[in-house]
Amino acid sequence: MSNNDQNVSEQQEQRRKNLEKMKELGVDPYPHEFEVDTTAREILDNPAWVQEEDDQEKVHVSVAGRMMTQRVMGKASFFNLQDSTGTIQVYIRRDDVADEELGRDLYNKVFKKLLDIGDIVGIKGYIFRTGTGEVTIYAEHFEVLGKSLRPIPIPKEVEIDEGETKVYDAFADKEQRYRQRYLDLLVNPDVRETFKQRTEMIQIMRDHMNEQGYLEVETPILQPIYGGASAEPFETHHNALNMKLYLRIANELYLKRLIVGGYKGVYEFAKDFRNEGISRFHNPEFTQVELYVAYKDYEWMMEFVEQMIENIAQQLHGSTEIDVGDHTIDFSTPWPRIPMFEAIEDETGMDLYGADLEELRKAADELSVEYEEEDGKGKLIDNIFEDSVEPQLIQPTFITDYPIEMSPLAKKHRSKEGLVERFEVICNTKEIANAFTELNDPLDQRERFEEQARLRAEGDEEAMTIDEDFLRALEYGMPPTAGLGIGIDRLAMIMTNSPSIRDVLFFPLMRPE
RNA sequence: GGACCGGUAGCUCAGAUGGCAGAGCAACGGCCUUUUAAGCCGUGGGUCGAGGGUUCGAUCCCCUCCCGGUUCACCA
Repeated sequence: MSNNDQNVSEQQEQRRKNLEKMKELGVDPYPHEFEVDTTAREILDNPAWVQEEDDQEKVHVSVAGRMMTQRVMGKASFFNLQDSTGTIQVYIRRDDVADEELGRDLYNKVFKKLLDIGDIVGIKGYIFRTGTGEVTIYAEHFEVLGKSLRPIPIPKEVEIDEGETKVYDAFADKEQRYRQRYLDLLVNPDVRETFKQRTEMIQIMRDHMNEQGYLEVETPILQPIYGGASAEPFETHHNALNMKLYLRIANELYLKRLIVGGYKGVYEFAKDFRNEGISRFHNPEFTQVELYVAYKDYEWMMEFVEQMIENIAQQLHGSTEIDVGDHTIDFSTPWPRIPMFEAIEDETGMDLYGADLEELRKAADELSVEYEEEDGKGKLIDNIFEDSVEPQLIQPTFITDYPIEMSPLAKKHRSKEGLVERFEVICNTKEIANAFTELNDPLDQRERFEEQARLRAEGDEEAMTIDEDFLRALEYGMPPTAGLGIGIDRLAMIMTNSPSIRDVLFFPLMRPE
């Protein structure tokens, strides 16, 4: 879009004219800086600053932000100034802001005529209280800091009862909110709060892991061999090396190499990419934190993760109980631990531990669980579990001890035949964490990879490929290790009571406009 | 990819067996020195998501397409 763009609305045209007129008056609509010394929040939080009596000393402040409403009453006006912390009312009078260059024109023309809602302004003045009791800045100096050329949506919040507010004309169209997140953030304060909480959540986790002495690391996003999960990758190409590369679907195999390298614990908040469907719970790029700790097992990891997440709830909401949708979720530890086959038996009455393929198909048929002809035992069990157990699990629950077929990177269970030492945390009917005692036996790992390769040859496009360098690393020796992955977006959805993953991603993937 | 719902002014939304397209806020011109969804008087603003079809006439009915939401399938 250029200045010559013919598709400007009447209101955009008006704003461009106002911009020109400002320049003609010698007002710079885009100055280089403004000295801010106070925020709206600070003013509202400091009642002592308010000049209540005429003989009281004035507290002078310098604030900047966007003008969101304007109430002009002839020679004086009120407007609301929104900064990063909130909204403060400003009272501005013609004769009190008149300056040497423009005199009364600063108010009569610049403020009253040429300033538009959404413009960014700077105010210097003192704090007083209006007749109706609202803490307000009495402007003694006013200047334009950034002209806005497009009308912004203007939700109006009205207080109905004590604390009860009603919002009129909210900027509500989800498509526009996702496409123009800057507007969404600007006019919907709860959106700013949601993303702030997401960041705080990540910070709490980072602190929690740093306190244990684990090292935050970075590993490749562009990978010649993708691995660590079962998923379709995005493909790309490196020109200079003339080489096919994949955007990572997980960073597991790299982090385990670092454990081989001798660190006691490593973690990474990693953007992963999966070339699969988009839904309320899936975005093609999403964030996981993965953590690997040497000399620990999955039992230890269960305690670690439940404490970390309880801690998040506590710090974010001051309580271990959080309202999510229609439910109240209680993160107080310890969380129940239910072996997968027990969970299935509890819900279906069927004991499928040790069942062969035929028996599993029969069970799936009885439960009306769909499956494909080529699905193996692992897939069948997974489907049965997802259909019968997951929808029942609202409170955070550890599901433990998964079939070996669905866990090619997990260590065999120390006592249960055919299972691995793995757990998932299910919360609000969704998986939010996945962990296992890591497979560190290089010969076993090679067999598992080869089994994956067989599945792949049979047409399973999500089966893993053999990573020879990873095997070589294991052959040098990896200590017993516990590994964990947490879906950051999914957890953020729960912690912020957001119904869609798009509500916790600033810029969810959208088709081009 | 399937099903269902939606797209009308800058924002939120009405609307009509198919007959000049509406409201509130926003904008524009006036009045107003403690207002607060400020108020009062006046004015302008629309390719009714896009393209075809039916019709004297389509924003409305039919078809195709685009974009979004929810949901199912796949996945985390």
